[in-house]
Parts: sequence; structure tokens; C-alpha cells
Amino acid sequence: MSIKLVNLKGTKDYLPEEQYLRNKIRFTLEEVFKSYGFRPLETPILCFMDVLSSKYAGGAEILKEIYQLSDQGQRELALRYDLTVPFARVIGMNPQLRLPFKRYEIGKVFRDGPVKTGRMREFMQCDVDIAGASSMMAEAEFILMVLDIFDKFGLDVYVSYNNRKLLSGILQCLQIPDPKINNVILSLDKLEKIGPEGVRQEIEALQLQDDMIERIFNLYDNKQIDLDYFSDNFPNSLVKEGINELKELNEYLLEVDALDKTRFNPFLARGLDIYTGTVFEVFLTDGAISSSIAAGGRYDKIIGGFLDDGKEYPAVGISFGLDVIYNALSMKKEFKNNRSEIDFYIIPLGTNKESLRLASLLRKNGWSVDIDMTGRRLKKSLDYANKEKIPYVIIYGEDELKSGIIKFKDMEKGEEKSLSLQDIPQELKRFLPKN
RNA sequence: GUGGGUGUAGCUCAGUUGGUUAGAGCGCCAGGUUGUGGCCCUGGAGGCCGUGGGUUCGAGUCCCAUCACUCACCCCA
Repeated sequence: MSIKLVNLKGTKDYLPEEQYLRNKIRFTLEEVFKSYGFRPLETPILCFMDVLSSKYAGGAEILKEIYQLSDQGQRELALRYDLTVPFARVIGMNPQLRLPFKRYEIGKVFRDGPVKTGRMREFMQCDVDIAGASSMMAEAEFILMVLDIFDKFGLDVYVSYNNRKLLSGILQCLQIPDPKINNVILSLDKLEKIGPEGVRQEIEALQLQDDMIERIFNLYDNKQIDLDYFSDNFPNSLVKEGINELKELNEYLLEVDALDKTRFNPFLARGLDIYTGTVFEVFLTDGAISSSIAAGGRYDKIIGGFLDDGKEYPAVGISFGLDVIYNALSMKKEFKNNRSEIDFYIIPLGTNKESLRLASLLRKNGWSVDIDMTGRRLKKSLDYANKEKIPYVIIYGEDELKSGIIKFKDMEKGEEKSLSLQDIPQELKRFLPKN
């Protein structure tokens, strides 16, 4: 009986065509991360369960989604479900690290949760965080970095942002009972997604007093909404703090000409317990993908709470969804029908040894070279090169061996040129300059 | 977790009111005489018709169950 070849639900193989673009995305991300002074960090996927599950503000929900396992020593282990806990652990284990500590990590994380499109159980997370910075300069740099990155990808995006202090403070002012504040925030966060009517239904289901609901929606209906409006109408220390932070951030954004790419959205909330201040989400301007393609915010309490060492670790972070970016890019036509990464395909016709030597020579000169090793007919090999979208083919047969002149074929144009074997690297550079 | 949809070749799908050897296109491999691709022609490999029961002389087709995938809500980055 044969084994049934299947992947685990929520996992998948990324075949070369797809993986090529994924690698490119990853490379671009890393390049920009580095240019903003973030340094690479890699942490183990395999963790101790008690470290992963201790005192983390993620709450009990995420704990259910942790993959658990044990080793031969009966230790209770788990697969990491995000990159923030490992980040905090590294800070705790390395007190000599100078703050602010800026790192990025790109790696796989695992969640045993529901699977749907764009949501796997094993997936890539690209996190960039800075610990030890309380200034809004951190947020400004992150937003700037986001814009740089999507500019490189050629994707038109805007950054929606808010401050959690503002939203919570307003709701406090409205006398909404504490236990329900979170629910209201969650509903308001869906304004863009399900519209005001949907949100109204959800909030009405919370059985708040009617005048509270009306006041909430008055806010939404008021087009003139700005920071001064909030500070005038909601005298509350939290609101004030939030507004000051937003104002500081706005000044920075103005200075770096990023205001036209950012939108203040007073109802943006994001995941509940983690964020303490600024929150932001990145969306495609054309709305081709409705969910956010990157998101982050400030979480000043998490690392300190996790380490419990009496110190404070104000932190800001952002997470990029590799798969979402992939989806966005693959919708653009210039990313379809990508030519092969292979520059030349050598077809030996009774010249295996010499062809190997030629391949080696070309590779030393910086090209990617593939070579036929099946000995199949010439037309089959040409067809293969054609289907693989390899741009150039070199035909190296016995005639060429004798004359020292090989045939060099442009697969797209169909043109064929004769080139002297002696100075082939120089000749080929004229057709396909390497950078 | 709730509700809907779909399961037939590697992929996209046909498959009449139940009827005998299960189909197409694409892809893959090979051939259409010696070393020239993209088109065309021919052939080949590849299916327990998701799985298990039931109805029937007979089930890919009808019924039940189950599993998987998928979409929408719920929840969650």
C-alpha cells in the first residue's frame, strides 16, 4: 500500500514560480529594513511552552492555537505563533543589548486556527520592531518605511492611523461601562468593513443606553472631525495624551511630506489588548485587497509585562504579510509571465564534456546557465527552453566543436548568431549585460 | 463554531430520464527520418468518479452518513 501524499491542512508547497516572487519580496523588505537601521535577528521556531504561554497580553484565545509537542526528555515544547514573544525573550536574555534595540525577523510561525484564503497555519511573518523608544519619531520612521517599501513594490498604498488612547478615552467620556468598551472598539474598528449600519446593529446588540449610541454615531457622522473637536468635547486625560501624541506624529509626517499618504481614522483600533498608543494599518489605495497588507502599532507594556523585571520597554512594531503582498503583486501584470532566471540554455549535441566546460565558463562570468542532460532531440530541447521562458539558447554540436563557432539563439526574436567560442564571454555581454 | 457550495485524470471541467470498455481541453512523455522552438497531426502514461453504507438486475448519476476542500458570518492577526 502506498502512502497518501498530502500536505497538512493550512500548509503548502511553494513551487519555484511562486517562490521566486516570494524571495524577491523578502529581499526587498530586508533591504529597506536595513536602510532604516534595523538589524537581522533569527530565533528558534521550537520553544518552551511555558515561555510562549507566560504572561503575554495576547490572551487565552491565542493559546488555544499553539501547536504543542514534546521531546524525548518529556519537555513541553511548542512552535512559536508570532515573532514578538521571541523578540521580548531575546531582550530579556541579553541585558547587555543597547537600547533602543531595532531588529527585524522574517520567519515562519504557526497557528492551529481556522484556515481560509490568505490564512494558513504555517505562514511567514515579517516583523520589524524597535524597543526602547517612546518618541513618536519611531512611528514616523515606521510610516515612512512603509511608504518606501510599497513604493519599491510599485503598489499605491495609504496608511490609516489612530491612537488607542484617544479612542478609549472618548468611550470613557461617553460613560460606556468598562466591560463593554472593548466590544464597542471592536465594532467601530469594522466601520470600513461592514459600514455604519452593520456597526450600529452590533453596538445596539450590546444593550447600551440609546443616548450613548447616538453620541457615538454623531461622532462618525460629523465630517469636520479633527483633533481639536475631540479635545474640546472630551475632557479626559487619556484623550489629551492621545491627542498630544497624534499631534506630535502629525508634525513629523508633515515634515517628511507623508501626510497625503496617511489618513487619520479615529475609529481604527486593531487587536485589542496589545496596543497602548499609536496603531496603523496599510491598505491598497485601489482597494484591490480589502484587508490590510501591513499593520502595527505601539505596545509599551508588553515587553515589560512579559519580562517582569521592573523596567519599561516602550516599543513600536509593524508586521508585513508576505502572502498578502504576494497576492497584491501577482495581480499586477508585469509580474506575470516572468522570464526565467536562467540566462542561457546550452544544448549539447554529442559534446557533453565541452558543453559542461562552456557552462562553467559562463557561470564564472556571472550568468545563470542550464544545460540539457537528457540527450533528447534538438527540437524537444528548444521546446523545453521555450516553455521554461529561457531567453537564450546555445547550440553546441560537433560542427561547432570543429569550427570553434557556436550558435547563439534569441528565443524571443528567433534570431540566430554565430559566435566564436574563444571570445564568447565578451560577445555575450553585448547581448545580455550583467549588472 | 453556524450556514451555503463543491468533490470525476497533474490542472480546468463534461458526463443526458440510472444502462455495459469513463470523456474533452490543457499539461507531461514519445513519434511525425539526419541539428532548429512557439502552430499542427499521431500515440502513450495517468482515474477505486472523495470515503463508507443503502436502493436497484444495474450507480459517476438516486438516498443516508462521513471526510476533505471552499465561500460567507463568528472569532482572530
